[in-house]
Amino acid sequence: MRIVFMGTPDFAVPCLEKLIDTGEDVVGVFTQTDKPVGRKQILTPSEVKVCAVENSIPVFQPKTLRNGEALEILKDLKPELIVVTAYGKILPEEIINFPKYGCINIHASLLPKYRGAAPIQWSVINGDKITGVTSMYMDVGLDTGDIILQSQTKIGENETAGELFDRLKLIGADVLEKTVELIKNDGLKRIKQDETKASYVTQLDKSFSPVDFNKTATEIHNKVRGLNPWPVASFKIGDTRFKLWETRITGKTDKKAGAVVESSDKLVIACGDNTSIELVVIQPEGKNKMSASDYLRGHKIPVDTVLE
RNA sequence: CGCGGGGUAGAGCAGCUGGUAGCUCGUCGGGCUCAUAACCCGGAGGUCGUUGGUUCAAAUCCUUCCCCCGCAA
Repeated sequence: MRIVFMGTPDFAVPCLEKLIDTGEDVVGVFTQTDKPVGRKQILTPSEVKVCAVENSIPVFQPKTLRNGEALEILKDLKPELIVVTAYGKILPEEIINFPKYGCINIHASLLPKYRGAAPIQWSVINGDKITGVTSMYMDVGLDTGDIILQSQTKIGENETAGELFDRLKLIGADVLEKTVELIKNDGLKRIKQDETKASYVTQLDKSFSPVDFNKTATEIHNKVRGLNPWPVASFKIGDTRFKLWETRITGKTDKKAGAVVESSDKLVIACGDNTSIELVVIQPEGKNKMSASDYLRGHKIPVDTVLE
């Protein structure tokens, strides 16, 4: 089948590779424009672009899809199907309706739950036990189209958003493969989304980082996992800021929230509701990330010191 | 040239108003103990990121470059 693929980050790459590996005719790839990255602001192509170039697939990086230019490109490529995975742009109706078999999207949540930008992170932050991937037909709304297939997976107790990402992108690729198969064989059912169960999530940014030790250990642990590897939870000891990479829920304490319970070998902090949490991997400002016990080897933190 | 912190034993740090490198942990050996991840004694392990310079003498002052990281984007 002639397919145009639209995607940008790492998450979308397995889907593109799957299409290529299963012998589909990927006639073009749309991806976001190269972005400056890191301290040196080096102009970097998206992961999807890198993959497309390696496979000698034509790459298109229009700034907008709404000035007719993108449609002209598509008229030229004549795709029968457009596959969208984490592209980062909303497709206008004229493009959605262009291919014979329409546009399908791979979304990393069990729709209608978590429509929007950061479903994986939010499923972890909210402490969900189960999440999954959905394939659906696109319509003009934000992740509101008819569902084609879903695949579920359990979220580990200590799993980070990054780890879940890596698993879901492979599941996504499998869901995509099956979905394309169904489309080819004309064997799929469209399932309308239940609007009453719909929820939306926003993109994360660094303003989410600070940890509130008045929350319970579980809430904090979920947040730490959900913000790893980005934007990463944070806290302060005095004037020193730390990133908080990994935690473990420990037990109970009488100390007030934010107080150091133990700092000899492990670093345990009191949280809300008399719970406590162990800070396992931390990163002082200007330093590499390290285990809390390594940090304690060179820095004494008295018990009862209060973190914020 | 966006702002800033840093590169010292396997790890985390101190030393940085110049004079043959120290702490905690780990590691090795020995001891104590019913026993120990506890305690005691002892040992090994570092050309102090790189280049050049100042000096009788530099981890410590100045210089070149490399690398890591935080903020901002």
